[in-house]
Amino acid sequence: MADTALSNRPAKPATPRAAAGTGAAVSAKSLQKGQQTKAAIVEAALGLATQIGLEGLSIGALAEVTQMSKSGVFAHFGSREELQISVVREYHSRFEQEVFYPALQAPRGLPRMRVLFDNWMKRTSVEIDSGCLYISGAVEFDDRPGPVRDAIASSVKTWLAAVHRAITNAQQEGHLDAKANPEQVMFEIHGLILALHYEARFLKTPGSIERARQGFENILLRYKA
Amino acid sequence: MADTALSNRPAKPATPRAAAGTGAAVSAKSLQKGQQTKAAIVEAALGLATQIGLEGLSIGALAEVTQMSKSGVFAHFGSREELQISVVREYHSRFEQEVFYPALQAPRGLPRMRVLFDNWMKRTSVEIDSGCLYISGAVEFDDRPGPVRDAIASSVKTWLAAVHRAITNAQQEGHLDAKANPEQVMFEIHGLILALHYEARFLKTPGSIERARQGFENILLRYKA
DNA sequence: TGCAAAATAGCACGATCGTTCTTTTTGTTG
DNA sequence: CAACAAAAAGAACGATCGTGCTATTTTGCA
Repeated sequence: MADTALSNRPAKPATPRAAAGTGAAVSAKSLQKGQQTKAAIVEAALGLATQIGLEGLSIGALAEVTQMSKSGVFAHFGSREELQISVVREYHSRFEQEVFYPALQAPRGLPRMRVLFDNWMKRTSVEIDSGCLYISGAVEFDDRPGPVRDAIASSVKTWLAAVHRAITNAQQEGHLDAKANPEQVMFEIHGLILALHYEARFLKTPGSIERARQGFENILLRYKA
Repeated sequence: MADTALSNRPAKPATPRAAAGTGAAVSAKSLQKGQQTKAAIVEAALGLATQIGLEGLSIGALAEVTQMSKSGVFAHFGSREELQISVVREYHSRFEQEVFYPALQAPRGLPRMRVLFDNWMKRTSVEIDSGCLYISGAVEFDDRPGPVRDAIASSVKTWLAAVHRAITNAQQEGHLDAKANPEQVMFEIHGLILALHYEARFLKTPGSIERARQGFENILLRYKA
């Protein structure tokens, strides 16, 4: 996987109508009405799902929020499962935009790794209020096979692979001990994020953010070249 | 809180019939029929709840598993919420028995801290298959106030307080750096457990257990006196 | 052994769920 | 403007949920 590619989402096929006929590419702005409202539904669904979970997401509640009829909402997805997958994809896309891409501006190696963790933490801080789909989704689908589980797992793995690359890059640049096990480093970093989420969101322990930051510094100290 | 007391559960009032009349203490073995089946129901409910979550736990499914009628099950609790709380209490009690009490045999300080973590990890390893109520419960109830959330949070806090005591004890015994922040140590240890659960149960990453163990050793190394 | 009480079953209720089918409204294009 | 397709609404379905009521069975004790 290229260093700059986090996304694992296949390119969406062009809308049927745009693909046929004119041959002119559809302007990004002139979305069909349907696509527009579908996007609005997914946006609302994402808001609901992060708060009450993908399982708690119901079409009835979603219809109420979007001021539409149940069947109007339903028609855009064909099944609840497809709706859930759309939500996961949207979450993945935002995570990418917010956490991953900005970090590419930083120089390879330790600096980029720092920015990556910093963005991750910032996002997690926001999610202390809103909830994190990668965490709630993992719990809800950890022994429920199917396409929704696959979508979540694939997104998370893609992201963790990006973190892994950042670590090995830091080793190659001589910023981190080359003998360190990248999986071990990643595991410990992941733990900090999970502990931050758990203690801040559920237990409401004050100072959790500072503790995660300190934990990250401790890890760097230990694995410094 | 005494060093040897983990439980925060108030003593259960004696059964009405036993309390009245005879004055003779009820033998622990001769439970009323009702208490007996209630215990069996809670046991089955615990099994269901750890797998599909406290929210997914339904009285209908529980009745099917226990070969009882819905109303027969229901009557023992009076509400679904009360059933959920009973499950949380049962989980707390088992956690206590399995993780906390055995560790008291080890000498105060670092040795006891090691056993504590080791037992915790062993339990988490088992829960890679069965699920952990403290983790799934946190996700399900993180922004849903009420008695169920309170029961979970109180149990978790009690346990984390026990870990905290073990850390400060290790400092007092001169096994750990007295200048270390116990909350910071606990946070990092908690993260290891959460990462173990996430990566092993959801992502099925091999070697997670060894990584958690290694992470613990790294923490000890850093904070050693 | 009989009797009160406890335990369990049976049944029905309103609500909500995802989904299907049909109809109406809206938007686009020739 | 007319014709057609897309989008949205409406209504109904079977299923499951928690819970309340009323029988019936089982239990424990005098």
